[in-house]
Amino acid sequence: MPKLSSAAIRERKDVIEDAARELFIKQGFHATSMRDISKRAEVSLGNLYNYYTTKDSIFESIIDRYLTVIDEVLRAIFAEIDEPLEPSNLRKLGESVGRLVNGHSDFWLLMYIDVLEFQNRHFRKMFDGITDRFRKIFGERFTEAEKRGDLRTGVDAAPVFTAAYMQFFNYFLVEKLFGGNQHLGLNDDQALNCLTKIFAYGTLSDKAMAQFKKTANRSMVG
Amino acid sequence: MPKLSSAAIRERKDVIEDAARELFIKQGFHATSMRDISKRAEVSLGNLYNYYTTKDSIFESIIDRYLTVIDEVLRAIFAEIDEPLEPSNLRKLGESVGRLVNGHSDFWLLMYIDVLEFQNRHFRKMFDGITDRFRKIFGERFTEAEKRGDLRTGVDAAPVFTAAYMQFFNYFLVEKLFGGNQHLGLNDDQALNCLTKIFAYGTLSDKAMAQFKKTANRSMVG
DNA sequence: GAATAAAAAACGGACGTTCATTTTTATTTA
DNA sequence: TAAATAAAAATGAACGTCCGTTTTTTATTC
Repeated sequence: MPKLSSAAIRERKDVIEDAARELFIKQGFHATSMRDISKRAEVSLGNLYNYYTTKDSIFESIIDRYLTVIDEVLRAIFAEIDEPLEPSNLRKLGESVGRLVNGHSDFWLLMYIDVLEFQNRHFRKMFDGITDRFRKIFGERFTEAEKRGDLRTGVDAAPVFTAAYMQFFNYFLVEKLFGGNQHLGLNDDQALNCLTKIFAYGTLSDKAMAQFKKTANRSMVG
Repeated sequence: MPKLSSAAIRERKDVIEDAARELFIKQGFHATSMRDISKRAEVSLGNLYNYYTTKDSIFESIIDRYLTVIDEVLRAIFAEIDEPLEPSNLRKLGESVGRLVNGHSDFWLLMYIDVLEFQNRHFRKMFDGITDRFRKIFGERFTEAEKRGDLRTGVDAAPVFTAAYMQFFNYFLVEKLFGGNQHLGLNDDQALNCLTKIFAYGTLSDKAMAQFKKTANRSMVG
C-alpha cells in the first residue's frame, strides 16, 4: 500500500480525535482508555499507534487543533469591536463570548483536564500576558478614547477591557459547566446588560460616589 | 483490640484524607491509586477499606469536610462586611476572596475534578442560587443603600454584589491555577483597586457616559 | 481467648503499548 | 485494461504492569 495522502491521514486523525475528545470530555482523560477510543473511532487498537505515539499525544493533538480554532474565533470577535469600552460594543463582546463558551464548551472542559492532569501546560498561553495582547490589538483605540476624555481619570483601558472579557467568560462558564443556572438571578440577556452597565457606569450614584471618594480614596490609587 | 474511639477513627481518617487530597490535587482522581494513598498515608492498602467502602467515598468525604470549612470561611468574610457596595468594603471582600483562593487552592482543584468526573455533583450548591443567598445575607443593607440613594438608578444590588464576588474569585483562580501571572498586567494590590473601582465608579467619564446613554440606551434596560 | 485493627496476600480485570501477521491499494508491469 | 507487486495500513492477540477490591492472616489490646 502506498503512503496515504496527507489529506487522507488528516481525515483519519480527525475521526480518532473526535472520538477521543468526546470521551475525554465525558469521562476525563485517565478514565478514557485507548480501547474506548479505538472502539468509538472504529479503528483497531493497534492502529491508533500508527497515528499517535502515545495516549498523551492524542490529547495534545486535540488541544493544538482546537487552540487554533478558538484563536480564529477570538480574532473575529475582536475584529468587529471598533470602540472597546463603548457600552454597546462591550455588550456585543459579552454576546460573542457567550456563543464561544456555549458553542465550544468541550474545549473548556479540556482546559480543566489540562489544569488537573498537565498543570495547565497546554493552555497557559491563553491567559499569560493577555492584557498586553489587548493593548496590542486595541492600543490605538485605547489612546484615542483617552484623548477624547471618554475615560474616567486614572482608568487604564487595557486591564479594564481584560477584566470585562474575563467577567463575561466566567459568567458563561459558571452557567454552562458549574450548574450556575442563572446564578446572577437573571437570564443571560439581563445578565449581559447588568455586567455591561457595571463596567461602563459603575453602580454608585453620583452622590454616593462623591461621598465615598472623599472619605476612603487615599489608599485606592492605582 | 478494643474498638477505637470515634475521635481516634476521625484522626486516622484525617491522615488518609490528607494524603488522598494531596494526591488528587497533584495528579487527578483517576491517576491516583489506592496504593498511592495507602503509601502516602502510611496505612496498609487493605486497611483503607476498614475506613472507606470505595475510592469514590474517600473523595466524597474530603469534599464534604472541605465544604463545611469553606462555608465557615465565607460566612466570616461576609460577616465583616457592613456596607456591601461601599468601595473599601468591596476591596476588603476582594482581599478576603484572594486569601480564600490562595489558602485553599486545593479545594478549587477538587471542584474541577468534580466538574470533570462527577458532573459537578458535589459542588453545584456553591453557585446555585447564590444571588438569592446574598439577598438573604445583605437584603437589609441593600434596601438601606437604595433608600439612601447610594445606587445608580436601575441598579439591583444583589446581582452586582454577586458579580463582584465572582470577579474577584475568577481573578485569583486564574492567577493561581491557570498560570495567569498578573494577567491584568497589574500586581494583586493594583488589580484589586482596579476591579473595585470598576464596580463602584465604572470606567466612563461623565461626558462619555451622557453621550453613550443618549445614543444607545434604549435596548439596555434590565 | 475473644474482639478488633492492621497488614499482607490474592483476585479478576483493565491498562498502555508492542508486534507478528493479515489486509489493503496505488503503482508498475504485461 | 487487468494482473502482479510491494510497501504501507490495519489488525488483534499478547505482554507486563497496575488497578480497585476482597479475603486471609497476623498483631494488638482488654
